[in-house]
Amino acid sequence: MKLIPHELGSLVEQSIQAAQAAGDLPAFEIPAIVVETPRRPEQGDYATAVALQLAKPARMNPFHIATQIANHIPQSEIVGAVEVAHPGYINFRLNEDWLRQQVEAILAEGDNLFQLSLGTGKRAQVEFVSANPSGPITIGRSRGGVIGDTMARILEAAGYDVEREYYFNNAGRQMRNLGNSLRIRYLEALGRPVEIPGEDDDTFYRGDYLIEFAQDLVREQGDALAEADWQPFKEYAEKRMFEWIRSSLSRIRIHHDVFFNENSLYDNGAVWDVLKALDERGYIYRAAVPENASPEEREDAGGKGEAVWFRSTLLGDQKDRVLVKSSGEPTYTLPDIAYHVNKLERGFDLLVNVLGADHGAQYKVVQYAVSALGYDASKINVIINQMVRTVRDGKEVRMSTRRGIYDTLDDLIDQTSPDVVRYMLLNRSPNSHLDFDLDLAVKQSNENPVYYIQNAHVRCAGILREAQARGVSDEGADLSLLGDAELTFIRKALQLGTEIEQAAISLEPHRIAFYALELARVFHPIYDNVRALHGEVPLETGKARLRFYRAAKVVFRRVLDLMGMSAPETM
RNA sequence: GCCCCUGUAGCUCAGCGGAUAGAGCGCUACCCUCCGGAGGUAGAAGCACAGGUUCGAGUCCUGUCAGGGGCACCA
Repeated sequence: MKLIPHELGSLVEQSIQAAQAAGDLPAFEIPAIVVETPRRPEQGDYATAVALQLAKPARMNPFHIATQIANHIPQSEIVGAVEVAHPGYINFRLNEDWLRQQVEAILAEGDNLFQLSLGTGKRAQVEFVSANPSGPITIGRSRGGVIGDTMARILEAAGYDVEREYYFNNAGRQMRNLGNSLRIRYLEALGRPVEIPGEDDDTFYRGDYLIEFAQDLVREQGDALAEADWQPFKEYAEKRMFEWIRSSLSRIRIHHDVFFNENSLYDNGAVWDVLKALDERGYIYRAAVPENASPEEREDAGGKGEAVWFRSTLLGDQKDRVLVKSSGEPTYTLPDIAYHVNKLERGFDLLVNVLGADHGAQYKVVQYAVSALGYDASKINVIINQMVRTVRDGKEVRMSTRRGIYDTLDDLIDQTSPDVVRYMLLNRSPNSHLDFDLDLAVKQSNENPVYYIQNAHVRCAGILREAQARGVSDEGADLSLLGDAELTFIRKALQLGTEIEQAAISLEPHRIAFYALELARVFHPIYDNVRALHGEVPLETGKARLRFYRAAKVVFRRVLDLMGMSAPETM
């Protein structure tokens, strides 16, 4: 379907050219024409302030420019009226007959409503969640999960071929700690003398789930592992943890296409290739302290061996970064660089990386490195989402996987529903801090917008069911019988395409959540007043209204699907 | 100390350099009991502060104040 702002923008552009050709407007370069929806109804359905922008280059009064543009607007089936308002706005009113016909257009598109061509033929990758399998998935991580998956859905709607990726690390110290922790729990479960580390030991994972894993392990293997080191325990814990994470994510309809193991970057030597490439370009040096270290840092460095440094300050970083520790072990940064090189080499047209605020600094180092290697760092787009604070009884609940205090996604879903979780975590700009009030989320009251939106779909489904039961068909309905109230909804529904486009371009999935609520706000009063099967409503009018509700149902279903939410037939 | 994010209605938050700043919840008053499990109408109430850029600033820039996060040879 057409995106109205584009159609109108194109008409304005043609109009300016025509006016220039006719000598009614002087020569100037035509800027990008922004057409938006004004707040107030008397300002039209769509408007542009382009004449105000042109006042300076055209050296003319903006009202006069607007008048000339309005005079030269070509004929179009979508335009009902063009008006000029002071100081120089051009306001458009849509053709109401055309609007009514859009009910059929919406029905024809169905589940693919506003499938755009923005990304047609292009491949996009969205990387999100990417939690290491050291603990259950928390609410904080889930935010990135919901943002990432919704972003992926929006990009798909925009026409991209989208791949969802999960990057993880199952090596390193934390996983060794996890294995060791399970080993201790295993020995405990066997009744062997073992000391449970105290609260101050942060190498020990305290979560109860390890006790459960240990019991399962005893059931499966008996005491066969009593003399084993941490390794088999790590492998077992990892396997169980991944199953858990994936099943939790699956409950809120999040699925990844690719699970990318950091280890593969060691196996194929990519990590060392990257290091070598950086070295060849003069970005690498060996030292105990960074080259630009202060005298204090030099003194503090006593005893440290030589590490391998990335001269990132050459690219604007605040300090150089260690890529390989003096122990010979790479830091997290080096494989992360190799990973992004790998992504870029895979030929995606668009890369989106959903990160928590605590990783916000990290991606900059990666960008410095990939641009040092000659790649286009701007291809890596990052959505940084701020922290989620979970609040219960008015107090913050601290989350720490290692200390065993956490709010898991599972807990939250159990207390609410997948749809509530998805909406609550989406309905906020990512760079806004989110207080997740567990008490409120648990409440199933009308404080919760999720039900309000879904109920719009339910109402449409309900009336169509009722119509079927009564044997009333809306086939071939005369849409000219639709009134102003229905037109209001159709206008709003037709904005969905622009919302998808904007959300895809600016990488702002939360826009859909806000739009959904606005759409429901427009819908409910109409449903209240516009009866389809009421005794006083003439049959033909009723049929047209049923047709309208059938289209409304399609719109709500599409919007809910974009957010990964269910579109229930009944409440 | 430095870097990033945020300060908009009582609360939780939208707001793309453009017209009289919007929702939800809560509050106040009223309507509906139906095609409906969570319905509707109306009302009070706000851009942290100070400069600047612009024809035009909640939006861009600088500073101040306040909150959160980050500044590891952790991931």
